[in-house]
Amino acid sequence: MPELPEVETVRRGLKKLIIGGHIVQVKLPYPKVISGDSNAFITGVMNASFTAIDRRGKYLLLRLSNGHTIVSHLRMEGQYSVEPREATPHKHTEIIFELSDNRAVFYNDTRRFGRMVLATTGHEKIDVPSLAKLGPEPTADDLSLDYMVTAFAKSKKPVKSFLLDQNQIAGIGNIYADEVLWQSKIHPETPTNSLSRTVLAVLRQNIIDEMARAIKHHGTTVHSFSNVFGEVGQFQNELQAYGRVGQPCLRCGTTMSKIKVGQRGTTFCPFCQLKPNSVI
DNA sequence: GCCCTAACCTGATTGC
DNA sequence: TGCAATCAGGTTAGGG
Repeated sequence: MPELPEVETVRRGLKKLIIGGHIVQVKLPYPKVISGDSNAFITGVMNASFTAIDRRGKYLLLRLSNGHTIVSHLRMEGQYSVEPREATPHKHTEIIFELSDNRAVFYNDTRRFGRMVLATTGHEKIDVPSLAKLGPEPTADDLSLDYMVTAFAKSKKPVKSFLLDQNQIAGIGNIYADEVLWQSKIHPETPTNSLSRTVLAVLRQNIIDEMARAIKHHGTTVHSFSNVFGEVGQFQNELQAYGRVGQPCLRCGTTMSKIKVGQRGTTFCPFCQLKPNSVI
């Protein structure tokens, strides 16, 4: 499931492959992938070239030469690939951008959750309101400790749910939420506003470090994630909490437990991830 | 405004 | 073996 490191990996791959690519035809086997008017989408991208690939949170921003931006969210299993133009679409290919150099950009999505929408470059936050609400990127420059102290004090939600809220911090998903909470020795059901500044400082550093490490390893492949070159990520080999239910905690040896927090499967160590009021 | 839940969707897994 | 139920999860809409 693409979280920020996986989306960043896709962005870097697309940047290498499709910048300068000129769209001469669009095929839309699954129109629902487009939010809004699919005919207007096709008209809006035709005869334009890809000029840049940006990212905000888990959103990809595919910049076009005609002043438009394709805002693309991969959700659970969305994937891009670049194929020969005559390649046969896959069972789950939802949109194909045919390029003038006899290649084609395929967007495939097994679970059909991903969506894309056409925005006016520079007005993305107006055209796609969810972009405007996104919290800071999980980097040292954007995610300050002061911001975290202020934001976390406003919510009583379980901290796991809070971390998954893209309006608070952009880019964290289920895998990395479990990882950073384990690293920070915080129980996932701890009320967000009960975390001290000291604990938040540890959590902040773990979030920043974990995201950077995952990007370096080209993301995590748990189900089907691969980059535009068809290569899987490597970070699943580095995971310390997610997916380790029933196995011994790598820190204390206690059997890892699994619970539901806000509808999300959550793996944690019941011994070293203490409930509220924990002190590090 | 905050929080929780259902819905979206399909492949893999589990249970009978 | 085969079918049905359950699970996985990011985001949004709707209800309390």
